[in-house]
Amino acid sequence: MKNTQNIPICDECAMNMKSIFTKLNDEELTELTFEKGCTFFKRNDIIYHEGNRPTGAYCLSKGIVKLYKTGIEGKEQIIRFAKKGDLIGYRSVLSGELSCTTAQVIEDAILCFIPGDILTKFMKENSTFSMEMMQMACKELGDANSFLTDLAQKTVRERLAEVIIYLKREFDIDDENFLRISLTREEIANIVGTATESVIRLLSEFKSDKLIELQGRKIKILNEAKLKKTANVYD
Amino acid sequence: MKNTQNIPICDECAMNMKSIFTKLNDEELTELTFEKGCTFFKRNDIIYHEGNRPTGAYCLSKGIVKLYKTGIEGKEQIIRFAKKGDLIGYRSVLSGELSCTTAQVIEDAILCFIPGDILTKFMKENSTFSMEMMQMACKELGDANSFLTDLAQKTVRERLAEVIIYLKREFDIDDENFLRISLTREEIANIVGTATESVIRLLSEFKSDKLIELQGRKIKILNEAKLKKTANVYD
DNA sequence: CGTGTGATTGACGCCTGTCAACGTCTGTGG
DNA sequence: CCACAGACGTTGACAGGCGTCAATCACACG
Repeated sequence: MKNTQNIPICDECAMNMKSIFTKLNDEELTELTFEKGCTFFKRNDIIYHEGNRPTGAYCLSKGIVKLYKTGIEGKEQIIRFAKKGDLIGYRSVLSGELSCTTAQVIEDAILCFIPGDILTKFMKENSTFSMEMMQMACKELGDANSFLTDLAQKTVRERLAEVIIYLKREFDIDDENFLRISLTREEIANIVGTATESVIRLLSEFKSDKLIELQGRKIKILNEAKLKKTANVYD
Repeated sequence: MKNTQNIPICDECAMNMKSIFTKLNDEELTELTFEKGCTFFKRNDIIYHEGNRPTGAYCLSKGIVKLYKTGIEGKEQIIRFAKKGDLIGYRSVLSGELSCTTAQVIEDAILCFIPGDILTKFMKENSTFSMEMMQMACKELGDANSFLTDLAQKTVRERLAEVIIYLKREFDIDDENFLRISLTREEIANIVGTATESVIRLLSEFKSDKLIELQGRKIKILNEAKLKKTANVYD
């Protein structure tokens, strides 16, 4: 971690319009700025481990983080991603349980650590903030329920197509239609809930079908409509 | 619904020691008692529908309810169950979204309806209550994440064994070791995320292996240790 | 240039979903 | 009281999706 010089004077957690901390008042923001600690993390760095007792949550001011559970024989199942403005690790802090996931950096990130007691304090003293936190948790719960149903009912092919669409929605595409997130085949498999080889085979099928184009880890979406069709999603 | 006479003077929502409403103060309890409405529901009655805008949540004072999402071609995926003391439907009320599940009665139930604005009001005015609600949501989220990982990584056989263990933990067994919940084969399949026929075949395999005993819909656990082993759970 | 990680491809087979037929039980109506 | 319908449970046949194993290739890094 030599890149210490890259750490910004991190007001972003609080100032970033997308973050939950916009619900705090000035006094609380000052306190947050005082209490929080910013750290730079490189790809593959682990932010916290499943099974450990958490001491606080983290707000992502830059980069991408994956949250995963470790299942049978160490195989990881990616639960969700976090990007700029997202809060991670709050679940275990608030429920008083051990961390149920591991958080690992996918794309170099800057994270602000927020001590658990500060978070709890804000929740107790600022009802607008606590309602917002509640909404965040409830939305996440809704997402988990949908994901769960897909895993139980859809084929690997459908889920892979759906994941590609999800990645576009979540991380957007660049001006060449390439997804703005770079994942290994194994990581994709760990979202979809399948074997790496299956992902590889299906991706090249999608390529043959002109749904996508591949350049190493970069995925370009060629035909989103058809992709949605093979994913069985209609919105 | 002729059993109207069975509806109790329902103070249980508030008084039941297991319910979240124990965190309310006397004044709030009085208000809750005034605002809530109790209703009796029979097996198969639908409490609320996925996709509808919810007007409030329900506290279960008796019976069993299943919450499920409807997936491809109408196949239902059971997300979780609710029993005495549990609160359902709060997610969508608080997140401001449409209901993400359908709630249907499995075992004759009495439910207290709590208008959404009362729930919100309590959350805003009583921080102990709101923290408790938050904890509930966070725990549910943790459960969903575990379930999700199992669906992605375990075989149908493992998941079925795990579901039986879960049902024991959640609903307990009677003095003859029979699960205190009665489900159709199809419902079990809709928890496990598989076909009804697969459940039937695997259940009779478990029976041959002396793990369980079957009497119609009743399931008796004979060897929990071995069941846990085939479920791949170690706690 | 060796080493290691990730990507790819092929072979193989089993788990599991689907379809179809049949048995069982319950409630209803003639 | 019997016949019937309908829901649920069971069993068998069958195919194919997908996981596993192994070999090979591509590429980056020290």
